[in-house]
Amino acid sequence: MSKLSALPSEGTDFIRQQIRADLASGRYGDRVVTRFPPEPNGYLHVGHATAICLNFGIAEEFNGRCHLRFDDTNPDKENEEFARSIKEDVRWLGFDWGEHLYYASDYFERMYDAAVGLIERGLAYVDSESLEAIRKGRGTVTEPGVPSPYRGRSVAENLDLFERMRAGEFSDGEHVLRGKIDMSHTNMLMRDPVLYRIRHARHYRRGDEWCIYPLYDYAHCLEDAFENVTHSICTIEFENNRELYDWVLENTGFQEPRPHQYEWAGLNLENAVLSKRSIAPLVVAGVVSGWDDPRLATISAYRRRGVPPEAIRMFARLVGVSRSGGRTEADKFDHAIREVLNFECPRVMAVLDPIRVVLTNLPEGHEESFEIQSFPDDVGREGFRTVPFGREVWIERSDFSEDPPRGFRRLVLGGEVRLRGAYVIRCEEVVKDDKGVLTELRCTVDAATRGGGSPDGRKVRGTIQWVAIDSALDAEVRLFSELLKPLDQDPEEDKELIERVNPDSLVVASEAKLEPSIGSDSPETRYQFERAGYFWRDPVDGLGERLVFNRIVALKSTFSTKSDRRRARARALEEKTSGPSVRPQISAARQTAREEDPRLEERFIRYQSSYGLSTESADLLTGSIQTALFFEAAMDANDDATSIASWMVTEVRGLSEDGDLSKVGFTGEALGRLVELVGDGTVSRRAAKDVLLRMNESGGEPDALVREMGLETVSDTEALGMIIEEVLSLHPEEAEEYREGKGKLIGLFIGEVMKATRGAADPKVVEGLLRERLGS
RNA sequence: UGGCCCGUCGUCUAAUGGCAAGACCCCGCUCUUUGGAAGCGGUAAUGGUGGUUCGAAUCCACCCGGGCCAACCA
Repeated sequence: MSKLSALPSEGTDFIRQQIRADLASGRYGDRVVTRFPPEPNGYLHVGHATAICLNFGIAEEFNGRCHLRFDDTNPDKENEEFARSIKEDVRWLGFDWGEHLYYASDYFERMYDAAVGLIERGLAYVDSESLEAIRKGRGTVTEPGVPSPYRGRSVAENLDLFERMRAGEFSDGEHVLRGKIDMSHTNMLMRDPVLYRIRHARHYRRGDEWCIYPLYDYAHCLEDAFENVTHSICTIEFENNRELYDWVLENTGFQEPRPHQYEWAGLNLENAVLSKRSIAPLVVAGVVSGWDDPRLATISAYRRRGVPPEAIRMFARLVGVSRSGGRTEADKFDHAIREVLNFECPRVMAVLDPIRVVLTNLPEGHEESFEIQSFPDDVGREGFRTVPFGREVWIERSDFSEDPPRGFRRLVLGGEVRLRGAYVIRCEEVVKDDKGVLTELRCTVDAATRGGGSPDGRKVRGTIQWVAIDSALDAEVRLFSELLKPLDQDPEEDKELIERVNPDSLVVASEAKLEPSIGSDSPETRYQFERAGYFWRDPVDGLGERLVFNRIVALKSTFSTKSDRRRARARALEEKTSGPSVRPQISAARQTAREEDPRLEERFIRYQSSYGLSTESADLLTGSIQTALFFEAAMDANDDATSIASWMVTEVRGLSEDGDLSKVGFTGEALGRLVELVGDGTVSRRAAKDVLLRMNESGGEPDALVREMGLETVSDTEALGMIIEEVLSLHPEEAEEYREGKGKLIGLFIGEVMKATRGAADPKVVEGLLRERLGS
């Protein structure tokens, strides 16, 4: 299990970094509260599983808690059975919500009250337009919406209507409650979102108590707030919803510290069929046996197939967390399963597609048995089982070849192979029926090799599994592989899922033979069938008298699948996109701003002609009047226009979120002075950036700050020389590599010296001294 | 087409202005009574162009590519 320690150290992803920062700043005290909020309208799948691992995993790591909350706000789709199976799945994955099981439907009263509050503050209104009219009024992504004619209703009227909506006076669709925000907002979700709709439907938990139901954007954030959630983690497609999330909380009285939403990309697993929409038709068509068909990517399918929950947790860790979406290869999941199972599973022998072997030099009725290790030495676990042997054994049909391909290491006519743990045998004769089909192999055992050894030291090229015929158990073994064939290259051909079904995704070996030792094991034992893969008994069809085994995952092979593995390389190699090289251009938005404001246009021209700024810099500084005025204020303190412009462009503009520099923590004059200090060598540019950040956070004058922070440039060769010696003595190997030509390492040394002086050293002087010292 | 987000080996992630790292996949070798496991080695990346800087994957700009948003779903 050395691989586990090689996993990326936990806690480096951006969400955990955020939590760490919040813990450090004391934003929520020491509280960390996450939640997993499924809607009980379907079964959980791998994507959910990774989300569960994230949320519950964070709670464990940070000593916080994770709530399981059913987001059951839509009576049309939800039911108790889904809620039950979700709880089962979360528990099976190994997580525990303790007492923190919640239902959104328990909050309906509080949500209603909060909506009344919104109406009272003029932030919500009852709209009586038709669904169609509301849709139309919302506009499009490029055109603003138009206000509803009911937008101006009085608070009293809204209150009355909303109350009557709840009382059931209206039928479905007659009215809705809408937030009053901004019908021309660039974020479509902010164009007066619908908060409540009328739905006369029976809710699986609340019955007929309610006939109005809140919508996601209104309900979800309140659920988080009611439960004092700190970090509300969802997937990237909810990113646009964050603005509304914040709006609702801020306007329903939830002040900081309140919940905040963070989005991650979620899992996209190659070839996984998981959405309810995709699975349903497959079930109807009989392509899969149900929601738990082992070829599916639902949690219940994995459970049935035999995938251990630890493997799913390990997979989640392997995949990691980021904001950039992608598609994870199925190989990675298989790897995680094997990693867990290799350690867990006792080895056993099974023959899936048997062919009879008669050992002609053993007497009729020969009986013998072997004690065989259940684990290979490298797994390091104890265990033996007794395996009977006899004159006739089954071996795998594919372990014999009359026409062996190159590199074939199994049995051939006239060749030897080792029966695992038993004897080395030699194939003397091949028996076929009248159709030419192989029916039997006649072989001889080498009595000197009992136990499988070769006392004479000869190399036996292969070892194969076997099962003695007299004591073999009959079984059905189900072999699963990708449910879907790879997507066609031609994107025009948008095939139905059902047309992509791989006819070989389920192969049934109905004549399989197993060694008898498994008869005494618990039916939930997972095994490695040697050389074949990992298996366990199918919990639905295989727990009775009849033995039915599922292959959980095949063993990795570096031989038989050689040609299959080409698919890895054959995968669509999308061309890396690289646009034509283009000179930086003037942005349309700033261009427009200048066209509308002559003060900006005038400056755009003047900055170039009088100050000699590049067109790009002049453009960036004249997008808004605040920016231009800030720049000019800096120029009052220091007339080095080019330097100030570059500081403005690369450092200062980013300091304010919305580009309004009046919100920055220092004045233009202060910037000008700081740039002057850099210009005259008082402070290095590197150190000046720290000063700038400090000024932004807590104000102050540049001169004083430079002194206070001890950042006056150090260019004294003697002082720097000592630091350099120290750095070099700490990095002797790197110094050697540098002398041998790895010139890049100069950056490391300079960086270390800069760090040692907190940025005060003059990097040019340092570089000169270093090169001199290292002889280059 | 407007807004927001995202571009690092084939794939998933690190590097938070200072040696582009790990895992999966793939290739080779060692070892092997599993063509498994393990071990050793290898191939392989910062979308492009400019700018700022002693130094840029990282900061700035533009371009290119991808995603999300116009349900009374979540």
